[in-house]
Amino acid sequence: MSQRTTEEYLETIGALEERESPVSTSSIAQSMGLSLASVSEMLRRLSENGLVEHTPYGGASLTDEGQRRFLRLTRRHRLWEVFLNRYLGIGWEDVFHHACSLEHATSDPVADKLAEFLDNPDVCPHGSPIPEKNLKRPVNAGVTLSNLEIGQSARVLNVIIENNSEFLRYLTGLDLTPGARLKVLEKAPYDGTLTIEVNNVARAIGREAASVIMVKPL
Amino acid sequence: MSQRTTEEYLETIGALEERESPVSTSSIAQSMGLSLASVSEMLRRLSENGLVEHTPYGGASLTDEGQRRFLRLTRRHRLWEVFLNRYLGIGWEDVFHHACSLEHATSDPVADKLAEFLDNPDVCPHGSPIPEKNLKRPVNAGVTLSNLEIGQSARVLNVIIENNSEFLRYLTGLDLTPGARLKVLEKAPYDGTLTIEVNNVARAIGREAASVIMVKPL
DNA sequence: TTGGAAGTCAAGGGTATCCTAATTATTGTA
DNA sequence: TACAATAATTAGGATACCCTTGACTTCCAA
Repeated sequence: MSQRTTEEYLETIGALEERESPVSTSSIAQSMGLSLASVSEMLRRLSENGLVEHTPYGGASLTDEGQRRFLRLTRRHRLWEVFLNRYLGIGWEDVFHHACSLEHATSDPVADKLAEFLDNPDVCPHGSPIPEKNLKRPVNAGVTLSNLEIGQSARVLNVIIENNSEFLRYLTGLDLTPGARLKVLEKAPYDGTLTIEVNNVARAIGREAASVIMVKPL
Repeated sequence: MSQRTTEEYLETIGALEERESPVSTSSIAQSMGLSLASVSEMLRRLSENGLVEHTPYGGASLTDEGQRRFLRLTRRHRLWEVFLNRYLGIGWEDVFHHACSLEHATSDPVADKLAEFLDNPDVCPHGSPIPEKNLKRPVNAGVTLSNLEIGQSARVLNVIIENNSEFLRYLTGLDLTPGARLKVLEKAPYDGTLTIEVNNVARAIGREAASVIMVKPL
């Protein structure tokens, strides 16, 4: 198994596990754009290598070792995002894509020194937590924007869809970037569309979108 | 052909072409640790793709397109070396290795912004020229240290063996890093071992080593 | 001009990854 | 509770890259 392929699988499984655990074979296949058969076979191999817990017909989850490797990758990915954003001036909308390849090409010493150079940031440009060097799984505090009630105020913590430039650009247009303060003005009864106030401007945002924005109620 | 494999070949051929052009199949095979047969087959494919000029039994050289791709890789490699050295504090002895993987993972916008961030450096930590954005082949001014005559003074321009940490550490121990000033005190008749003065200290250096150090006579 | 070195080609393997198609397990529901 | 629909797995191929070995061709230098 190539290092690279293994890492792609670990990342996919790790990410999916945030919402579904164990992760089904088909979720992985869909997310990676591969056939069910390929994933099934690969899960067997990852399982043999001790990175994934796989019970046939029962889905997959990361072992401790798999988890560690996943968090190490996430750490690298987000550190690069910070670098690309802060020093190279690449927008938060685009950093994900560029960091994707860099993370696999980063040796341990480089990752450590990079963290130090960046002054050990604890969130990426999308506001998501950067795993610490000890590779403990960071907790994702906050609730989704779609869960707020009318009248509640909140601050945007992070946006969990980090790889969709177009969507992130849309959010930039709404001033809904990490750190932004908002207040819920209205909540449509049928589809849950929100009217919120950001920077004293009223804006509408659909429930789908609101459900991938994590906020901290104030 | 995978992108990565192609790039490895282009880099190897490009580097060898500095001293031997066209490059023989066996040089490539030896340098990459592959069999003659594999290289022979791969050259045919690279040739089909228009990256390499390959006449059977006549060796290989890069086409204009191959050259451009080679220089783009070299540019990325050396830009990363500068970053790793200057900002992450990784010694010139070790940057090569770390930059090797990064160069293949760098998108065009990142490379451009990185160059800008670094203030468009024109040499890497080993003193070798960084190809400019227009991808013209840089000229390697200077002569080898082994070519100097007794009594001549010079400044170290660059060391052309960049991937041998141990050797570079040895040079650091001799204070023979890019920019260092030296003077040839003696030249042994049989094997060409040099005695040179660096920082007012006399040091011996073999001809092999002296032939990979480029200097500019003063 | 000829023998050895260098290079090529062909055959036969090995590994890794992916596919489609066929098969088997699980599950929701009538 | 049985059986279709769905999910997952296995089987069988395809491709890409690399290897070795051995036969052969080309080149060069003594």
